[in-house]
Amino acid sequence: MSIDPIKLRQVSVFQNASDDDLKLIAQHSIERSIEEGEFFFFQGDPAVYLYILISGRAKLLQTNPSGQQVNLRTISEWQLFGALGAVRENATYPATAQALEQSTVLAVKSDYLHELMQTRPYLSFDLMKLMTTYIQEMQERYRELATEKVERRIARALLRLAAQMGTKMDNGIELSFTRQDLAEMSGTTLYTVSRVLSEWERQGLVEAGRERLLIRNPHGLVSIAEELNS
Amino acid sequence: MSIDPIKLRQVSVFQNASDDDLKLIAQHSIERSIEEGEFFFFQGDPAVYLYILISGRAKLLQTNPSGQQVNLRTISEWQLFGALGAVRENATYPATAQALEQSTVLAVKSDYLHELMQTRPYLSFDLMKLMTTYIQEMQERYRELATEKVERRIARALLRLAAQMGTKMDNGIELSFTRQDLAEMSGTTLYTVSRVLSEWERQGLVEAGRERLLIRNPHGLVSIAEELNS
DNA sequence: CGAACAATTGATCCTCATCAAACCTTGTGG
DNA sequence: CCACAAGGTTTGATGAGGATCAATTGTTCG
Repeated sequence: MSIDPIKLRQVSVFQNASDDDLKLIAQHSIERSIEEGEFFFFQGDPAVYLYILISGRAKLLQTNPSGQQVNLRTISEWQLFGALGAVRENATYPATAQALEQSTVLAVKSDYLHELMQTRPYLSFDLMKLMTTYIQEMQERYRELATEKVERRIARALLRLAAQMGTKMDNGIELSFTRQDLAEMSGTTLYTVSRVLSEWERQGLVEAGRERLLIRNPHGLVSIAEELNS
Repeated sequence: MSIDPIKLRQVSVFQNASDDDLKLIAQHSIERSIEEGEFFFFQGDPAVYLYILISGRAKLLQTNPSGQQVNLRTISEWQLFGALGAVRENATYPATAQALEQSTVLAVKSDYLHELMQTRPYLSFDLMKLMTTYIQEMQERYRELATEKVERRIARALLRLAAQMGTKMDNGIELSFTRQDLAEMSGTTLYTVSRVLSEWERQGLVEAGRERLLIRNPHGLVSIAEELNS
């Protein structure tokens, strides 16, 4: 245990934890370092550990039988993932987790958190809150995918990304990912993403580069995302 | 309170509740009867009550700004819905709930369940389990929508329905819903559903009628749903 | 019987996926 | 420091898969 337990309070699920509890959790966790592109776990693996991302970036994804990927969620620092195993016995991960950059995580035995939750109602509660936000987000994205056109979905994906991991510059919001990533997030192909971004660049909404994107006019994106027409 | 509290144990979230707790819950609930097509609540309403469906059928849906509907979930007897408010303060329902038939529900004040959960760890736990199944199902459906072709999505929607609310006949599994319903469940249009079902009928997989469908060959559907090709 | 609603089917069109080829950017090693 | 390889990106051409529109045909129920 080399991490300062107090830092764990940044994890939303632990926000109401006592210092002692944080220390306990830290003591029962292992630090693990992972290279870019490597996997934390695969869909179907037994959910023995849950992870807290300490540094780096990761994504949760699903693969269909023929290998196509779907991006479920991007994980940034101090977010928790793979927590399902703490709730259900003998659970398996319902998705695959992959590092987008070289990252370090804290791995906590699902069993241990499960046990802890028995006597810490606040823990179950905060975990439930987190789950409700997932449910809501997934429902929203599902509806988007079912009813909205690509351009709008890409706009929304960008806005979500900007809110979650964008770094504010003086001339806009900077993001870092590939066209492929964005395609997987909005349920389309990298070609379509590229075309749409090019068009937006022509309109001065964004500035595109290799593995980066600058949102010059967030408000413009919002209006694409929300516009009633079409 | 006119319902037998013990019956509440059929609700998955209450499976581990004591008889006394069930009685408490029943005492704090109101029975409400709703006609076909009426609404229990709308997306955006304050989530004051959570509901337990006692009889009938209902669906959870979302509507996009231009009025298109998406079916998130079908609710059958003894299932709980609208439970989000018990977890988050001042929450609003993230979806709309509509009765598919004339139905009766038990309405429980979210606050009350929230309070009860503070001292009943098993309750939070079982509710969390339920939430994890939603998350998984939504993730799965999201991936389906993003990567699978319509025919397969319709097959899956049918299989899910069959598992959840199909009535077994000697010559197959009987379901009852409109093409529109099925379209909203699989993210397509009633026209496409109609075409696909007609084709399947030609192949002897199903037997279609007005607001009903008989699955003659479930295994055939499974193979459409799982087939690797395409 | 007629009205209302569900379902079918054909014709058409549009959005996007797919394939192919070229182009850019970045980092590496000679 | 340049050349080259690898991987990301762009753009055009093409076509398929479904959505949409329109017209017709069931089915149910008052």
